[in-house]
Amino acid sequence: MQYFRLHAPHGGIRRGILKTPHGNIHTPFFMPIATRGAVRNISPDELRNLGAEIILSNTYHLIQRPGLAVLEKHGGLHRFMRWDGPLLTDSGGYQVFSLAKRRKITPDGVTFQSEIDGSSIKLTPESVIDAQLTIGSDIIMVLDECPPHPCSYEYAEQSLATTLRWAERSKKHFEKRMKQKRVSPTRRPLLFGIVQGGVYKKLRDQSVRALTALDFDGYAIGGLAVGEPRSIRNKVVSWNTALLPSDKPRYLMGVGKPEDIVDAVQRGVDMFDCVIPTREARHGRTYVWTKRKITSGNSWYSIVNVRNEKYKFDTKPLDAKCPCFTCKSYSKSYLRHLFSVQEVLGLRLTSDHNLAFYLTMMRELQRKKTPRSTEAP
RNA sequence: GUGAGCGUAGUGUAAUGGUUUAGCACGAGAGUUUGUGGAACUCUUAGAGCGGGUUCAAUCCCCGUCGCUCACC
Repeated sequence: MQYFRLHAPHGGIRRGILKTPHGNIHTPFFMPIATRGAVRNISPDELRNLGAEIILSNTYHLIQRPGLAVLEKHGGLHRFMRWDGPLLTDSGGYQVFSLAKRRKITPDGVTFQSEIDGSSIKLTPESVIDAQLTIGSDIIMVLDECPPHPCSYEYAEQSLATTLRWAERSKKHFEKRMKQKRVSPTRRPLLFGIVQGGVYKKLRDQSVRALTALDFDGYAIGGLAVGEPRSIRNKVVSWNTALLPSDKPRYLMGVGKPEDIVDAVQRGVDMFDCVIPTREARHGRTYVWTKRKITSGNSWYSIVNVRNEKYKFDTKPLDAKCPCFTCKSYSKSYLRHLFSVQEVLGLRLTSDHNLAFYLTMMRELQRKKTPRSTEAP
């Protein structure tokens, strides 16, 4: 079964279709984040209207609440949250990095102390595969360790060794489960490996080679967007995409700002997720087009902070040309008011707009010629 | 009307006859946010009701005035 069909790419952009049990997705694409089974402030209906083709959720969070038993009772997260499109779940590997204060990494897996009730939770490569199968994920991520930046060569090397052992166990366990459950090719979720190796070319290359030997359905580029400079990130992405098989999707985890995504798309990345559009929306920061087309760097858009006093009497929408619900109906003055009185409608309206911006950007990238990058590959 | 008390940033408060640049909290204004952070943090802003007196020196002590609160009538 071929899951990914790559059209003739033009420029550096890989236009293609990724097939999943819950539908097809056009690349390059962006996944709104629904960590705990909901995109914050946005309903699945609204997501569909915005044109989102896939969303991302998180195994680590779902295991704790509502718990796998509840999800099993509902027949999976799709039916629980009423989203019937493709769904990718992160394994919890990133929480090893982001919640580093309360974790313990052993060769077998990772033990966390729950921030909810203090109980300890153990994740192993096998357990997170099983959890994601219970969740009903369309794209399953392996457990990985995401080292911080900066990190020494020695640490990155050791961390990578752990991640690669886990990847092998993940693949083996996944195949075993598919065989046991006799999953048909059209119902079979995709399994993605995650490239690590810090900012060291030797380790990154080694990581790609080891993962491709295991033959995953797609490959994520992990360990980036953790505070490294943009130039280093672009360099690492280029190393990885140069070596990854072209007939499999590539996913740059956690990236990023609009210009970061453009940079990565030009370097042959197909998939993205990031908290920026929804998180910043909750703090009043909205993204608006200033040019008709995507050009270099960040010169083609600007950020409008609706909390700013200068919008107090501004009766115009965020972006008169934006097709989103918010821009069709509401002024910046009203949005500012909603934020100043802390009405939750404000969070919803700016989240809706920012997702519209990101999804429009991806559609532009899908059909436009390669925008000029500000930086050489 | 009589008596008592109180007047310090937008709001609520603290200390003090002089090394105190009148402190704190909230608010307001601006910023940071990359496999979630409705959070957190950084920076900025803004104050002695008014008039007079005592004193080397008054936000502080005294008098008047204005305003507010409470009690009594």
